[in-house]
Amino acid sequence: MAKTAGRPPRSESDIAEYRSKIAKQALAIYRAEGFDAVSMRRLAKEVGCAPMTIYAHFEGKQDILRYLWADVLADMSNEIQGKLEQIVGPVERLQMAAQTFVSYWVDHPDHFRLVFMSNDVTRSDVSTFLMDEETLAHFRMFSDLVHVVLQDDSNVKASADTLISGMVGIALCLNTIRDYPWTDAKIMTDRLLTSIISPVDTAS
Amino acid sequence: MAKTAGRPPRSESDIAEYRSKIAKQALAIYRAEGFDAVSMRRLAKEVGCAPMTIYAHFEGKQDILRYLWADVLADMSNEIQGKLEQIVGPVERLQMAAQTFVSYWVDHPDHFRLVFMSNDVTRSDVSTFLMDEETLAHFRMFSDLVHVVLQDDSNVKASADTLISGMVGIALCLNTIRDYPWTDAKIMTDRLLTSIISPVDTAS
DNA sequence: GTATTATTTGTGACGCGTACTAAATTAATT
DNA sequence: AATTAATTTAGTACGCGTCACAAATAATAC
Repeated sequence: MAKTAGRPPRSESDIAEYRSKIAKQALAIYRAEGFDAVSMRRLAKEVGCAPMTIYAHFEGKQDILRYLWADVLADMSNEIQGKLEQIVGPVERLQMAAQTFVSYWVDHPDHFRLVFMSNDVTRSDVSTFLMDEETLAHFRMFSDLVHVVLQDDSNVKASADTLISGMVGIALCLNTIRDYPWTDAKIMTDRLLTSIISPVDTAS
Repeated sequence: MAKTAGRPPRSESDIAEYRSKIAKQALAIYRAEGFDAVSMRRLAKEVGCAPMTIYAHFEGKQDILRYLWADVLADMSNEIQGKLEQIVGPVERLQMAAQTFVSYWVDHPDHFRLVFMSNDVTRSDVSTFLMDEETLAHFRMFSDLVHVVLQDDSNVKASADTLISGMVGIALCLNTIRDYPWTDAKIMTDRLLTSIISPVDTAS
C-alpha cells in the first residue's frame, strides 16, 4: 500500500530516448556498412555502453532491427513516389507502383533481408513493438492505389494485402530459390496485378 | 599433358557418398531437434570427422541446408496429395492444393525458414548445387494443376509461378510482419487463386 | 622403395549473439 | 543523510560459422 521507497522505474521518455539512441546508431552502421556490420558488440561500443546494457532496452538483436524498417520502407516509398509523379491514370499508377516495389526488393537484397527475412520465425515472441503510423502508411499506400482502381470497397483491403504479399513473394522467390527457372519478375508482377485489377465475383 | 603424379582427386562417387552422408546426418538432426540444432560442429561430431573437413565437401552451412529442401518439400507435397485424393474437380483440386500449401508453411515456420529464409541473400554465390528432378517436380505439381484448369498453354507457367510465389509471399508476410493486420490467409489465397483461374486477356 | 600430390585433420583464432553473476552506480523517497 | 530499488557495468562463459595454416595421411608415378 505504502509507496515503495527507493528509485522508481525509468520514465517512459527516458526509455524511449535510450532506445532511439541505440536504434539511431544501428541505422548509421547499417547505412554505412550494411546488414552484417550491425552487431551487438559493435553497437554497444559506438553507443558508449556495455554490450549487455542493450539487452536491458531491447529483447535482442531482432528487436533492434525492427527499428530500421521505418527507414528502409521510407526509402522504398520515396522511390515509388518519384516514379508516380508524372503518371495520372489510376491503373497505370498502380502498375508502376507494383513494378517499382518488386524491383526495389530485387535490387536491394540487403534491405529485403532486413525487413522480410531477419525475423526469428521459430520463436513467436510477442514483442511490445508496434508498427508506427508512418510505417503503416507505406503499406496503406497500396490500399489507396487499389482503392482508386477498384470502386468496390469491400474487397479493397483483401486485394491490397494479396497484392502486397504476392509482390513480396515474388521478390523472395527470386532471391532465395535461384535454381528454379522463375518467370520474369515483371511478367509475374503484371500477372498478379491483372488479377487484382480485374473485378472478382465475390460469390462462391 | 602427362598425368599428374600423386594422389588423384576423389572419385565422383566418393564425393557424392560423403556429401550424402553429411546431408543425411544433417537431416536426422533437423528432424529430431529442429533448425537451430543443426550446427557445423555438431554435424561433424556425429558424422565422425573434423569440423573443417565438412568445408572440403560443402561451401558452407548454406550449401548443406539446401540438401534438406528435398525432404521438406516432399513432406509438403505428401500433405497436399493426401488432401487431393478424394477431390475430382480441377478447380477444387487447385484450390485445395493452394490452401494446403499456404497452411503448411504457416503451420511449420521451421520448415518455411529452412527453405525460404535461410539463404544468405547478400552474397550471390553461384553454387554448383542444382535442384534435382524430384525437388523440381514438387514445384511442377502446381504447373500441372494450373494446366488442367487453364486450357491456354501459353500462360500456364507464368500463372503457376505467380501463384507459387504469391502463396509463398502470403506465408512469408504472415510469418514475419506480424504487426500488420493482414487479411486472413485463406481469403488471400482464395483471392490469389481467382486471379489465376479467371481467364486473362493477354492483350495489354 | 621414394617422391609427389590430394585430401584430411588438428589447432588456434576471430567475431558473433546471448546468457549469467556480482559489483558498482544512480536517483528518488523516507 | 540513509535507505532502497533500478540500472549499468565488468567479467566470464557457451556455442556458433568460418578462416588460416601446419601436420598428417593416403594414393599414385617413378
